[in-house]
Amino acid sequence: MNILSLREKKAVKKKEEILKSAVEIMAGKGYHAVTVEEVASRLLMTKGSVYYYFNDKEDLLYQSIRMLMEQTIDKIRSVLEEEITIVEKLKKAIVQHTISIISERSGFSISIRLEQIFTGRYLEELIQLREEYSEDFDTLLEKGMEEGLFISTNVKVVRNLIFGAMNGVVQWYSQEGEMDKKEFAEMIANHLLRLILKSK
Amino acid sequence: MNILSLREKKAVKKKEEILKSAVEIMAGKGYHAVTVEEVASRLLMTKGSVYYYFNDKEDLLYQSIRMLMEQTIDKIRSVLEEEITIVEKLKKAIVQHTISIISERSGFSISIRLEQIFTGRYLEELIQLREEYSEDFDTLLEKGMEEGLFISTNVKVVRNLIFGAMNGVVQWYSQEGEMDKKEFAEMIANHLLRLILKSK
Amino acid sequence: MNILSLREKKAVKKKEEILKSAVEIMAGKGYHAVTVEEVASRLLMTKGSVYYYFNDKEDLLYQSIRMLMEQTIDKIRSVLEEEITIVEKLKKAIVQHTISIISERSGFSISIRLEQIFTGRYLEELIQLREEYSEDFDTLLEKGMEEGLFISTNVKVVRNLIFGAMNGVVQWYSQEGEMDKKEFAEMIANHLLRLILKSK
Amino acid sequence: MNILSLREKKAVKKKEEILKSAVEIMAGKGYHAVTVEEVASRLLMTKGSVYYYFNDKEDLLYQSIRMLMEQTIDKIRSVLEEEITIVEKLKKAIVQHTISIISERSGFSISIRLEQIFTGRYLEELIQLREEYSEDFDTLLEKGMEEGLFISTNVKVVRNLIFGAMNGVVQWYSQEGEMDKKEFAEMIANHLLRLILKSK
DNA sequence: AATGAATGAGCTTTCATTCAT
DNA sequence: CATGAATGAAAGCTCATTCAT
Repeated sequence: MNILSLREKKAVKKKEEILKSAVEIMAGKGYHAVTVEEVASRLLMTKGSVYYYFNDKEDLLYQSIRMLMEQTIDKIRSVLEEEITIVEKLKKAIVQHTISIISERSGFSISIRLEQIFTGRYLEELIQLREEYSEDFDTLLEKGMEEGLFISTNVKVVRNLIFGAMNGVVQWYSQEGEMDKKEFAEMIANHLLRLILKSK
Repeated sequence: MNILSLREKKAVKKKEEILKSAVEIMAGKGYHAVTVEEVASRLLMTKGSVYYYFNDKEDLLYQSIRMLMEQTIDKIRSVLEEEITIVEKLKKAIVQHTISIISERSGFSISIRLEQIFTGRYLEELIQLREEYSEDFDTLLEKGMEEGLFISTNVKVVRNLIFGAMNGVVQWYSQEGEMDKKEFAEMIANHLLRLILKSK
Repeated sequence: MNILSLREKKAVKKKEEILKSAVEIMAGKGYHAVTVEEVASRLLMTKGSVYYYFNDKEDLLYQSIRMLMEQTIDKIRSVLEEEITIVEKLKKAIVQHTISIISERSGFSISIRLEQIFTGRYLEELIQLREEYSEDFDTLLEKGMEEGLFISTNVKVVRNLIFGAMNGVVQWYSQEGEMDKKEFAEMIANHLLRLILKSK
Repeated sequence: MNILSLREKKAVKKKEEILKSAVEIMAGKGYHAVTVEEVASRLLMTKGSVYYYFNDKEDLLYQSIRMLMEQTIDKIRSVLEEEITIVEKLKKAIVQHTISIISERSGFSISIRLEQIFTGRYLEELIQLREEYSEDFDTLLEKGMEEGLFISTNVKVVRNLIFGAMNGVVQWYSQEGEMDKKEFAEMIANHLLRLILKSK
């Protein structure tokens, strides 16, 4: 498996570079500021080359977002598999997500208004991915409720509130004097756990 | 003061209509989908006319956002002046903000990445306004802490988490089966209060 | 009826100028050589202006072809209404069509592979128009057969052969030493009538 | 002569495949729809390879058209060499040409506006070829006139009318319910002979 | 021989902005 | 005041062509 010729490896690498270039611009100036021209010129390429690797701009943005989402999902999944308590899992998940948001700014990919950017199959697949991610969280919340650790309530509402609060972080983190990311994320997690933890 | 000739009154009214038209489009299709052409055509005007009332597109958007922000600020301020407990004030503020978001969708104006859209003086003034709004909330939170009703913590962090959670609502409210707005907003408020209320 | 303001008249005129510009290029270099840029620059306009009058390039070409087709149809219809014999009508129709082809080169609009250029509604309407034109000819041929003037045969086949021969003229007329157009067209008609006239 | 090494033979074969691929696309979607990319991909090649065999796109198209023209000329020449009457030769030539058009669609190569596509030497040579083909027809017509079988008239005019009618067939044949090609072509020939045959 | 990769010119289209009337 | 008209800058995309390997 994964037998790629040198050429293919190079091509994969190039694609990734392009995706990263696009992500950087998105993170800095927003999706609508992304032009194929700029994505290319950051890599000292020309527009034409980008079109060699991607069908069109929507495809490029789609794959960018997809990459970010998958990275975040992977991290959260590995947290879920650790042998720790539900509460710790939830906390770690929030910390992880928050770190993703403030470091790679991938958080926006979860909170984005996908419908305003994508169409057709692209849209469907990203929505699907977002839902998978949500379900991972929901499962965790449900378990906590069953075990009597969390308050009994509407899972989706709580999950969405937590998501909203986390994703919002991207907008104000930098103002907070660049506190250590890990530390910052843990503080956030501690706060957000109050939304769901049963108070003694 | 406030003595406007008939002509001036008409002009003011026209401006407001244009602003509303712009806001509608923003709410529906998002920020970047706003074109001067569409703003005008919704009012059976032509593009040229819009430029009679506004210097340029940035000006138009600036004033739109400003109007939304001011409306929301006004509502929150009148809540703050009511003769009710701090906790009730906070709850009412959250309810009010949430309703604004899901009905007029003005919430986006608070959560928007202003820096990605505005420049120069426009940007400064909107940031200023956003801060005023934040301070109103902060004052409330501080009072609650002083009175021992709220947990003692970093006010800005909690305020930003609450803002994030509230603003995120715009993205998932409609899926919730169109529950009554007031009722929905109160549910949200009850959840979010847990972030700050001391548990007995 | 037909009450147009001065402005509207000007606009109509402008549209016509643009259509003519497009037709000229088509006639000279073929459809695919038509660029919006060139259509505009021939009128000392900019591309942008053309898009003020037409939705897109397909719309521009559609209206160009349509205009040509309608002009040709009109001429043939007035021939059909004249009080002359069937044979004379057919001859005049052929003459007229031939003259159209070699002078305004509108002939190509009939013979063009519409499917290779147009799509959707545009395509449908032009095909419809082409069929109307064909029917006018067919009716004439049928009458002639009924009256025993023409040989009895498949109308569509004969009509299509005549069309093909006439439309082909555009490709070789200029080589013929610029004979007088009318005279030339009559010669063509005399030849083509042999296809259908009963020989004594 | 004609001593080609295995390598050379392979190269010739490859070239022919590429030419056929180009012709197929032309026949199906028209001239301007031919892209080097598609020509190559139909043969599971890459664009680069095509450029190994042809100088540039014009060269590729030139050789494609040339091949079609030569094939058609060959067929007509063998008809001319048969030991049959002039009238039968003309009829057979028309049948043959018509069949070529509707089966291989090579007809377009004769009727195409070469000047809109080719330049320089390419253009000259194709025009030359087209003229050779025309002369074969013209010789036949002249002989028929000399023998008193055909009406006395301008040979070129008649030849061009016949060409136009035949070439036009490509546009409407398919609508005719897919009549047998041979039968169809003979019907066409019988009609077109009326253009030139002396009526008794 | 063949190909993957890159390029650049050219085209269509959108849209904020201006301005004479 | 309002509008029709025009403009030009930017963006997306296609494709013939080149070239190192």
